[in-house]
Amino acid sequence: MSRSNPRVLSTLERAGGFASAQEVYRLMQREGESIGLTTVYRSLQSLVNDKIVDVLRRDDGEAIYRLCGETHHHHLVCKSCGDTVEIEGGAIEKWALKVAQEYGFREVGHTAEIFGICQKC
Amino acid sequence: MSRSNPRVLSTLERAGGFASAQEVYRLMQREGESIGLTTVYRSLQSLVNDKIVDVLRRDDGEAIYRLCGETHHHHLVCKSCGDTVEIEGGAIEKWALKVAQEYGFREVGHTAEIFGICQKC
DNA sequence: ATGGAAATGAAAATCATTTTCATTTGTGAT
DNA sequence: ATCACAAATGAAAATGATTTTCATTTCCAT
Repeated sequence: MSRSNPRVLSTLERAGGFASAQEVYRLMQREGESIGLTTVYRSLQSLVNDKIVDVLRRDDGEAIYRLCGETHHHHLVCKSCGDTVEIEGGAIEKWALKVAQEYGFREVGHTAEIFGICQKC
Repeated sequence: MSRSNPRVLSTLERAGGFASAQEVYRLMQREGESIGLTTVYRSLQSLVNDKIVDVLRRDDGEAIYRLCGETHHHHLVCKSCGDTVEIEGGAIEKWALKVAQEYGFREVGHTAEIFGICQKC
């Protein structure tokens, strides 16, 4: 497979830690970096696999990436401006585990997002 | 503009109230209905506008539609065989509302899925 | 230096979705 | 019934993100 190109990660950081693959690519071009779109996609995927980066979806379906910390957290996302708040998910962790065990599931994971419209919008 | 083709809505209902535009289209074809993909898309959009139908996104970015007003539930999905169990989500509903209110968000919604490997696999 | 593995990127392929536009259908007035 | 016109339809083309292919380049270990 392929490892992540470090310039992709650093660009994503500089972008405020929140950008689509296309945006990262355009950003790098504008800054004179020579890189192919394919490599940007591959690097982001690899970062996601390594859990260094998180993926979300915009309303139009475009994937957006951002750095994630080591702690497993959840997001509260504004549907209108895309603003994101990291939130505590302790309650969810427990709920997910409990439900999964009830049904005899192993290797349990979960996703949870809350979305709405923030005060500013 | 355009009004929704009633056969689209009835197909979405029959699909278990959860399907992508492409799936609705294929379903209708398989059942011998004569309709164009374009019309399926237009009808679903119009149903969304009229708040008769809800849109979500699959992980791959494909939009999925479901009747709204249905009880809001969550899924426990097997990563290996794809088997799905509907689960109670009362705890999550409350959590989502509470957190969103803390940050002053309005028009709050949420998604939550639990996944793992089921007993059979 | 040399061979092979990994990384790269240009171009083509995919796939969902949207747009265009010509045709058909439905409806109301005459 | 006929005419006129608005709404609905769908085939095909356009769009845009993402993935795949594949030939080339870069890296490393020997």
